[in-house]
Amino acid sequence: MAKANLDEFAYQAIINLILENHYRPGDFLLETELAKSLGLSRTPVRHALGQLTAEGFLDKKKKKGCFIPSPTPEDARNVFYAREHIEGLTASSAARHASEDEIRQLLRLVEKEKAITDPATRESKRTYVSVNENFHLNIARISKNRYLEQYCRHAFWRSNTYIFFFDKYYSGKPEEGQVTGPRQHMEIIRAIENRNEEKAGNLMRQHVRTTFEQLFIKL
Amino acid sequence: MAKANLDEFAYQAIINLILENHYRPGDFLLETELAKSLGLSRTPVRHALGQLTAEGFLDKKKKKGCFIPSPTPEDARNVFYAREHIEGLTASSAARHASEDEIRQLLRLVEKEKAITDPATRESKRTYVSVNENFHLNIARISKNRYLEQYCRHAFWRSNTYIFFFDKYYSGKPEEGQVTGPRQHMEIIRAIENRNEEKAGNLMRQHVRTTFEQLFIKL
DNA sequence: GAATTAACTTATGTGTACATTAATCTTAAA
DNA sequence: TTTAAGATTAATGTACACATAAGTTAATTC
Repeated sequence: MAKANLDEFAYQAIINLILENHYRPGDFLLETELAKSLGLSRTPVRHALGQLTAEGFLDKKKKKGCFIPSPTPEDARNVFYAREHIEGLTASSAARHASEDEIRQLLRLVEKEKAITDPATRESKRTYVSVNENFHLNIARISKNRYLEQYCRHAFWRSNTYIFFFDKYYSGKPEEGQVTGPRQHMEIIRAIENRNEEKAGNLMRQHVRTTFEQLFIKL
Repeated sequence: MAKANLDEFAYQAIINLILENHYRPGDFLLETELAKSLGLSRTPVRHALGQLTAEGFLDKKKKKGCFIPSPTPEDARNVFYAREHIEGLTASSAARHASEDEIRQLLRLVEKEKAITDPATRESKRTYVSVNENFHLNIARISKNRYLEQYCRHAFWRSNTYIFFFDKYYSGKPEEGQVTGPRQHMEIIRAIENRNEEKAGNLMRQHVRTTFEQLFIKL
């Protein structure tokens, strides 16, 4: 990872640590420790932690530090509820604003997804996660509404911490999402292509709800 | 203003400066300058600016600083579109979760609003703005969904910069909002009281749209 | 031995000096 | 006069030292 801006570097590094499940809920992220392990001073680390807290990825106790918020079923329902409806809006807006080229980009993503043959390997998991992120955040971008995009990005990442937390990543079992995902993704793109705002919104809402339900069969 | 946490102090102070129209679009908020005028070092100011930028209230140019984003009609449409739909969701959720006590609180707010006799005075403007903020953010809180609340708070404040920007604050003319506001507010509370989620959502969406339209008759 | 208080430890909070770089101004050549 | 290279400036970027307070351990009292 490049170190052009130490602030950004620290931000990305910390986000990665979080998403890689390096911390447990309630763990404090110590400025000093992170600074040492990332090879920088406390200043940029502190800045990055501030950002992450402002964005709601971390909680904070005054004079004590930033810590990983504890996941609860209720909180999960709240994120996914918010995400479901906001992504519904981004999909509708995307149907209104998408250019030919942007639609082609989306299609290319789903092609990549379909190309996965053995869904159980670590590599294909990684591809799936990356494609999925790009799919959702691209649609948010295509909505051409920076506010919806911002909220969507936030809800997406936040909900992803749950996905990683409960994921059978290490169990080797393929996720349902990897089977239903590409089909639903494709349907959404078709609706966007047809400029069917309502359908795009509905399909997206349903898609997010599916993700949530597959995840929380376990609860 | 108390100075328990210099970070928070700086944050609030800067937000106030922005909302009081102290800057023009495109203006840079200089760390050094703010630090001097607020009587603190650059550190907390820098932190606060970072937060505000992370939250999307300010834009940033690397190695150049944070600046007030330029308001455009399109951007205004985007904020209000986002706000309309997100507040629709908070209102629905509020109808599902509001306690008796929380509803009483909302009613008290509208009472204050109705008690304004001469809407043209500066004092009553201030009251109106404060009550309005409390009304919307309280409903967001009552939704009991921290994500919706966060996004709602953001969209609300961001849209408020437009309200302040285009406001006839200094023209002395009373706003339409001060006439239609209390009535619409009351209708929303009634829907919440009756646990009518759909109606609460619809009324809120309509209310926000009204605000937008009254504001942008001028465009 | 339990409970309260005092000292200590460790992490964040804050200020400040210095480094770096984007933008501007100056100067010299065409 | 125009243009381009170089110097200047004024801001952010970064590191670090010291202040402060939360949490913990040790000591003292009953």
